[in-house]
Amino acid sequence: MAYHHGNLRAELLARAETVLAEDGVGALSLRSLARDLGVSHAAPSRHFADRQALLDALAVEGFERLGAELAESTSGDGGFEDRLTWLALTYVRFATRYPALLEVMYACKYRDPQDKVRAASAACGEILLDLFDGSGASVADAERFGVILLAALHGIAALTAADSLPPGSSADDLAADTVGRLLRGSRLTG
Amino acid sequence: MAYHHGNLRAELLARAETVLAEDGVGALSLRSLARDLGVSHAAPSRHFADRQALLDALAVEGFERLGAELAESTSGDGGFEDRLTWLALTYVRFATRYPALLEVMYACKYRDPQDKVRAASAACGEILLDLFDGSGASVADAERFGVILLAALHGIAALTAADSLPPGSSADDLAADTVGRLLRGSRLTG
DNA sequence: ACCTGAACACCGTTCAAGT
DNA sequence: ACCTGAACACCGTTCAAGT
Repeated sequence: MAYHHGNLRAELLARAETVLAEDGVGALSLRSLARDLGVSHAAPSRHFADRQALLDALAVEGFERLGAELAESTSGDGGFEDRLTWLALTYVRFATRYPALLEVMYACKYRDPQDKVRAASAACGEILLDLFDGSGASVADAERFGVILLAALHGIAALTAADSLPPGSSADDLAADTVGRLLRGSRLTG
Repeated sequence: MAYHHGNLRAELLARAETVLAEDGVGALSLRSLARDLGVSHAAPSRHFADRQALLDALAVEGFERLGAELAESTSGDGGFEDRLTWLALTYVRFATRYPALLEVMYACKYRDPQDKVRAASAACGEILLDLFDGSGASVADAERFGVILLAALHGIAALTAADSLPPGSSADDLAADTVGRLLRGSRLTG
């Protein structure tokens, strides 16, 4: 059989994301992806050293997409709190839309700090910090607030993705509410 | 070879927790557990229908242990905020101590609401709600605050377990800080 | 009731060999 | 440079058979 692809890597990633969304991480295997693409089971190894490398690439893609959505959501005009709220909603909706992808993105344990996934994740954090420019808050206050808000949003996102929120609670409401309470409780621009 | 165990189930769980703590979820296999315990590879199936059933049992154990620690941490005297803070610290420290177990506990996607894992998880939530007795807050306010706080703590715990907090941030400080800000921002006992 | 042993279908990973 | 095919060691799961 002739060579099948010039862009096997991209096709593997695309197919992997579909499988991930439809059947979860557990259903992702290099062999089945190769089968789906009509390629030998060993072909993926040329593009991904191992299964983890594929998951890492998916995580990077995920952070890049999340970052793009966050950047867009905060690009409009509006007050500081409004922009924070938009960012929060965007984050939480991403988790609703791609729960399995979010899981892969944050299953990045014991990775060295130089990692690509970590860098992609940090870029998302930067977008939040940028919102504080001209807010009147000191850099230290902004960074502290940023970590706390990010952790809180991640909690809502993770519980949403795991379908572990009490019935009747909307992730959107929770996110906006959390932003409001943290803001009021932080005396940021005092 | 004679029968090896009368309590194979308990030994499997114990060994599984060790493996989980040392090498992560990925290293957990029914076959290797059986090997470690000197039992045939099919023996575990008598006690756990499949691999997921073992993970579920670990998750239930985890929630029970967490619940016991939370209950103990809030049993002392002290003001409302102090007790909330102790609960928060206990939660977050659990995540530091058993990161892989926490991951298993919250990897409970797409489970029916009757599930044992969900029940064990809900019991932990109850402990938080009990703290509001006599706090002056309405039940609705308490439940809302409880969900928000739990999500925020879970976020800190998850990022801690994934080692994804910015360097220099202590999970303890973050948890206590979050409790304070949420409390101040919530006008609970107004 | 509880465990064994063989069997089946699936993995990840490696590597010589093809084009 | 990129892919194939065979090979190896590992899985989960099932099931007849043993005690």
